[in-house]
Formats: sequence, structure tokens, C-alpha cells
Amino acid sequence: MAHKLVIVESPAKARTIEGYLGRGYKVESSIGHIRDLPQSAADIPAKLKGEPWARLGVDVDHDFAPVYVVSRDKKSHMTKLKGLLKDADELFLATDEDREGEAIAWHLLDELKPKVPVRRMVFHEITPAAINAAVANPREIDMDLVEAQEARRILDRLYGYEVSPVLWRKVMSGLSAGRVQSVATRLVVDKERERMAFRVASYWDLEGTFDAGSAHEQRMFPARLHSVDGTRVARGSDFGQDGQLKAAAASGAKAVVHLEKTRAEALAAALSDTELSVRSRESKPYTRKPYAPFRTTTLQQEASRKLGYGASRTMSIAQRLYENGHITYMRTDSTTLSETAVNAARNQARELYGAEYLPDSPRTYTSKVKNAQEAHEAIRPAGDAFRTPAQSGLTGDEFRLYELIWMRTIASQMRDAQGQSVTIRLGGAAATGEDVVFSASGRVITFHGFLKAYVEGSDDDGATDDQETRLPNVSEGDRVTAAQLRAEGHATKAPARYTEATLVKELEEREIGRPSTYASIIGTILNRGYVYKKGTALVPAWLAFSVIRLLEEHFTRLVSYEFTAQMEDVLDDVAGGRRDRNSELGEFYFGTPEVEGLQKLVNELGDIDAKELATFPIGGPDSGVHLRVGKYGPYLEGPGDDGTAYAKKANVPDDLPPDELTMAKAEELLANPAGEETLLGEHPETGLTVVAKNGRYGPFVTELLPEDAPKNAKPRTGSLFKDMSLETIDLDQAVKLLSLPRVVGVDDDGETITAQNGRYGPYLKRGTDSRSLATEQQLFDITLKEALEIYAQPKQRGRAAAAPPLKELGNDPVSGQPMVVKAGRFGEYVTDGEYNATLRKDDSVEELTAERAAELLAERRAKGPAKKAAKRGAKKAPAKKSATKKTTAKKTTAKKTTAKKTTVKKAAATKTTKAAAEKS
DNA sequence: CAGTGAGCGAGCTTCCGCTTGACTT
Repeated sequence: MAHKLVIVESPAKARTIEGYLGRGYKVESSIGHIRDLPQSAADIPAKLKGEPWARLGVDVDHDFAPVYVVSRDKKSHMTKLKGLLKDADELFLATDEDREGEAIAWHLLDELKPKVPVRRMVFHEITPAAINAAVANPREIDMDLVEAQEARRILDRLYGYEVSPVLWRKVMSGLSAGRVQSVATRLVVDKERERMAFRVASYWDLEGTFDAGSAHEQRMFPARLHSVDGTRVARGSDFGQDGQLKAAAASGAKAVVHLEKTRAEALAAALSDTELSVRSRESKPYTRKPYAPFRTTTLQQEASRKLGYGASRTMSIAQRLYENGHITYMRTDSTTLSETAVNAARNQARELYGAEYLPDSPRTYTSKVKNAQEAHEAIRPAGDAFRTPAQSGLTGDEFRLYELIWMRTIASQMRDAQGQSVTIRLGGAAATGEDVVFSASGRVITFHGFLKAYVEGSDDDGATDDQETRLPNVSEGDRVTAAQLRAEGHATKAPARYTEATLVKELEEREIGRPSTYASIIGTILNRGYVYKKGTALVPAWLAFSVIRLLEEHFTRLVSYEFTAQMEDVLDDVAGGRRDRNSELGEFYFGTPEVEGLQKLVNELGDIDAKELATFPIGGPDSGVHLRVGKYGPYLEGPGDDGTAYAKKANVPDDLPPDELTMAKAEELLANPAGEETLLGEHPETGLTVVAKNGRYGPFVTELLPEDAPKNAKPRTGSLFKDMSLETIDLDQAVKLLSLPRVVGVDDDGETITAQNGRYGPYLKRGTDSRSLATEQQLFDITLKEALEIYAQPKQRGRAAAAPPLKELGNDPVSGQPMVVKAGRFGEYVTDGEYNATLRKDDSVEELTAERAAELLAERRAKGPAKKAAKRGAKKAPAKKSATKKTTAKKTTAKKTTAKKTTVKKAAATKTTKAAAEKS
């Protein structure tokens, strides 16, 4: 009872197709990619751990041979697939027909190692006919396409895993850089830079309501001043970002007149009694084609505009609709509808709106997306006959999104909207003798066509496609009076910030990112703290300015907007067999005589001046005020009261958008550097104002010294206890905190013992000898007697002595010493007394076995004895420098080490693939 | 960026694209 095994990418797709293929076929899914480069050190096979390139998962010295590991969460699934393959007499690899899909097919082949014939089958729509045709016409795996995918994967890995550590060293730990996220961040930063450079322009014109007379059904209509004495009046688009008239508008044949308030008002007054006449009336036919069916990005944009959903919310709703068979696949760059879908849409349009709303032949849409891979259909209602939203049984978000998709799909097969757009010019002479022309434009839709079903939303507050403005049916020479006329002031607006939807749109236009990743790109730049949301707008944090500037100055090509597009061209050539994967990656990583390679770029970065990169002048380079991005966030530095440069500092509120940090705002912040402080009241003894605020080391209370206080006087301060918060602290508590340190008493030698609160919590101090206290309350309670008792005990060293082991695991096979698990400063670790090994991300104390513990200890032991007396708390800057140097040195010495095994393995795997493909 | 006293196991962070559940709020 052998069956044929078909493997697709998505489980939902597998269920549908199994229904179509019927008996003799077993359809399963790979659930996406099954293998990948190791994500972190823990995933790297043990025998490769010593390799200098292990960190990358790619042997850069041997043809960029990748190490592939089956993802942890796919292991059991692969076992299942292997089991199904055992009983199969034929294997169909039916992953998507695009670069990634081809690679998945190859990975499946390489991992499953089937002994039965293997065929590659592809289809672009899920209909019985398409599936059966695909089964009947299999092909072979396209190894050039696989190579192109591998090149893409490796390039992204090298970029991400080489550049991110530069940021850890130079800016902040945990940051990241990548081909896609860094350009996305740069777009947001560039937009903010435009806003910061933007200068508003103000201009005036006249707006009026005119009366065409009682003979007209549409009697009143609005018009706007168009020209004065034959010269056009300046409008917003005539002004540049600098607030000045654009060169062409300021001079030249089509010069414009820039109306100021006084002149506009004078003109309005001079026109109060003027009768105008119609100088011209132009009417042009207006047609509007329907929008293409949804693909991922357009769905995200419309869901944002109409339903207010973020990209990830839209995608998770769509995922549910897809899984439950309501819509086709939602991660697609295609706008193509299958023949059955076109028929379904036409039928439904006819039912709902009548045959006159249908064009004679079906409409087809070609993708505007340049790098579209078109492995799927457009996003549309599933099935051969669409269910209306009411029939779907859906509710809530799912209903709303389905309705959007349904209407858009139907509208895409309907007729154009038709109508007329009309422009009327009115002219007359002002009392001052000037000749003025007003202009009115209108639109009338005579046949709504697809607009009856669906109208696209608008990003700004601009007009939608179905908006109409009716104008009276006047003719040249007709008299018109002004019912109302007023001078109106306008100001140009800075370019709008990106929203999730408009950023995704921009990325797609620049061929950056893929349908499956658009939503997560936004998530990444939000999570890294590069960008935050203010309403729906994406605002860059100063951190992003710092990071982007570093990348722009030192990795210029990598963050250029053309980089991905160029990469796509190269990958196309690799896929077409016209270019070689290895030489392209070699150029990227090792460089050419003309272009410096990534490796060298990264290794020679030791001298980047991080401080310089993190400094941004405010209000011009010589203002004496600048913003710095520090470890604790952005802060301002400005001149002290005595003129000392950069003596004053002030925090910048987290939610202050960069373009609002003007010189005036900076001065205001510097003048009141206290930042956000909570007023608690007046100290009962000193009479000074007591406030609570957040500091570098957390929340604390302090008192504000009077202005006339001596210069060297320092206010008392005190950290809040762990159980206190800025929200709840009151004056009583603050006064107690400020009373610290407390003198507990004097010992027999006359030495004073004090109780105080410090970095590591409450402690006692006697000269240079200190002891920790168990509770903060003891700071107020402890008696001299108790304190002396504590001092009578030997000093407790470290926390390890105090904390009991979390788990005991028997003796280590190598050292023979007992292995115990302890909780330490850096998390849980296992120790045999000599070596300590931190538990890895996937280990847990509960599940840790003696074998695993021994393994961890063995790994740790292989790295050599623990460093003795390495200076703790060394200053940050030198520590960084030495770390940089060490990395560099390691890389260069290890360069010539070989790693034959991997190369051979990959070559062999490639061969097997080809053999298997040939067999089929 | 307030101002403070020790001594303790380092190891990990990160990319982009394919896919779902398994989690928690």
C-alpha cells in the first residue's frame, strides 16, 4: 500500500491539495524552511566550534561553505517526514516556485536522502486542474536557483553577523544591523532629517464662494484666486523644503507672485463690489481604472487606512482567514487572479451590480513589483464561487478584513469609472485696477463602475477617487458674483513621517524585504529601539541617528538604497547561471581592487570615534549646544552659567521627536536640567524643597539648594528602597532617606560605624571595612550591639557562599569532583569547583542532566583555566579597545586554518542532489 | 546625567526568509 509523498510548504495548503489528489497520495508540509545556518553558538555542531568562522556558520575561506542545522523545532517534524517517506514509492517536492521554495526543496532532498524517485512539481494556483497538471509535468530541482538563494542567505548572514558586533562595541550591546532593517531605519531617519531641515513658508490667497445665479441648479460654488495681472499666484508646491520659492517659480517665464497677508487682504477689499465673468470653461473626460487585487503590501496599506490595523495585526488576521479556507495565501507579491477567480468575481459583480458593470473581457493585472517572484496568486476570497461576507459566518476583525478583500477582488473585475472633470476660470478687475482670475475645478462621475464596490483610502487627508465637486453649468461670458470672499493664509507642511503602511510601501518600491517579512521588519526596528510609534507615525530615536550615521560613514554601500536592488540583479544572474555564487560572495566579503570587502572594513574599524558619531549639534555647529546619545539615552550638553563649554547637562525626554528638539527647546531643557521631578514638599528641618526623580542609578530623592548656596555645596541625596517607587513616595519617606547615612555608634576603638544605602544595597561602614545588611529597614533599626556582632563575623565573600546549590548532579567524569548548579550573577551555572560553565539558553535547571552538565564543563575546560585576577570594573573605553584588538588578532591568526570536512560534505550533498534529480 | 563598599563563573547579543503553533496578556 505504498503512497506517493507530496511535500508543500504550508499545512493549510497540504490539506487542500490532499483533497484534490485523493487516494494514493499523502500530502505533508515542510512548514517553511527546515534547515538554516546556526543561529547562535549553541547551535553550532561541536566539532566545528573551534573554527574561526564558527561564529558565522559559513566557512568563508572555503568557498563560503555553509553549515546547515535542522532547526530545533523542526527536528520532530523531520522525523515524521522521514517516516512517511519510508512507506512512499515516490517523492514530490511541491514547495513554492521561487528562490526560497526551490531551496526548501533542495534542503528536503539533502536531509531526507530519499531512495525512491524524486520529482519537483510546481503550481501557482491551488485548483484541482492546476494541481493535476503539476503532477503530470514534473521537472528537476534548479540548482542555479538554489545557489542564488544560498548566496542571498550567506550575504545576509555575513552582513548581519559582521556589522552587528561593530555596533555592540561602538554604540550599545544588543543592537543589530542588516541589509533590510538598516535601510528601513535609514528611511525613517532620513525622513526626520528632512523634517528637521524643513523651513515653513507662508503664503496667502483668496477663497470665495461664488453665485452663478438662480438659473442654475447648482448655484453656489467655491473658487480660489489663480492669478493677478496674468501672473499665477504662488501655492504650496511652488515652495521648496527651505521655505523659499523654488528657482523656477521665483524667476523665469512662468514666474509666480507670492502674496503676503497685507496684499491679499487689500485685494479682497478691492474686490468686494466687483462682478466677475466666466472667462473659460474646460471639460475633460475622466476615467479611473479599478485597483489591482490585493498583494501583501497593498492589503497592509488598506487595512491600515481603513481599519487602522498595524502590519502584524493585519497579517495574523489574514493568517486565520487563510487557515480556515476563507482566502488564498496572504504572503504574496502577485496581483494575478486564476481563471476561476476571475469568473467568480465577474459572476458576483453581475449579481450585485448588474451586467452593465462588467467589462466585456476579464481584466488582467501585471505586477508593478520589479523583483516579484509570483509564486502565489493575489490575495482573494478562496474557492470557485466567493462567499459574501454575510455568508462567510465571520465576525469582528476577520469579517472586516475579509470584506475588504472580497470587495477589492470583485471591484478589480468591474468597469472603469467615468465622468467629467471641469475647470472654470472667472475674471474681473479689482477696484485697485488689478486684473484677477479665480479658478474652480470640479468632478462629476457619470458612471461609477468599480467605485460602486470599492474606493481606496487615502494616506493623507487628500481626496478619494469617488469624491465629486459639482460646478454650475455656466458658459463663457456669464456673469458671476462673489457671495463671500476672504483672504486666506496657508503654510507649507513638513513631509509626513512614515507609518507602518507607508514604510512597507516604500520598502516594496525599493525592492527591500519580502512579503513574509514586511511586518516583522517593523517589529525589528521597534524592538531594537531605533524607532518608536507616536500614534501611527514612526519616529526615529536618537539612537537610530547614531547607528545610521556610523553605517553611512563606514559602511556606505551597505546602507545605500540601491544595495538590495543591485543584489537582486546579481542573484538573478546567479539563478540564470550567468554569474558564480562564490565569486560574488568573495567580492562582497573580501573585496576587489576597487571596492573594499566587508571583512577588511570591519577589522579596520578599531579607531571609530564612537563619541563623535553620537554627537549631534543643535541649532548649527557653533551654537555651543549638542546632543549626545549616551548609554542611558540622549542628553544635551551646553555652556555653563560662567560660559564653560558643555558644562551643563540635561536629559532629553524619551518621547520628544528629534525634529522638535529646536535650539529653543534645548535651551529650555538645559535651563531646567532637573528633568521630570516629583515635588514632595518642604523638608521640615531644612525648609528645602524635596523632590524625587530618576537618575543614572535609578530613582532617588534629593533637596533643591537655594540659588545663593555656596558653589561647592552639595544637596543630600538618597536612593529609593526597592519597595518604593516614584509614583508612591511621600515626604515622610523622603525625609527618612535623606537622613542617611545614619551613625549607628562608636566601637571600642573610637571608630564610627555608619549605616548607608549603596550600589549593592544597604551596608554598614567602619573606616574602610564594610558589611552588607540583609534588609533596607535595618538602616534605621540596627543597634550598635547588632552591628558589632556582624563585624565580629568574618567578611562574607560573594553570594555563592550564601546561596545553596540549586541542584547536585553527581561527580564530573573528568575531574571526579561533584557537579553543582548555582545561581550566579550572570544566571545559572554548573561548577565542579574548578571550572564554571554557564547554562545555555536552552538549558534549564530542572531538565539539566548529569550528562549535559559534564558536557558544559568539558566545553568550558577546553577553553583553558579561568582567568585569574582579571581587573574588574576596568574603565569602559580601554576595555572596549582591547576587546576590538583581540577580535582582530584572533581573526588574522586563524585565517589559514582549514575546514575540509564541511566543504567536502557540501560538495557531496550537491552531487547527491544532482544524481537524484537525474534519476527522476 | 547623584554618590556610594566588596567580591563574585562569563557568555551572549546579531542577519533574512520560509512557515506554524505555543506561549502569555
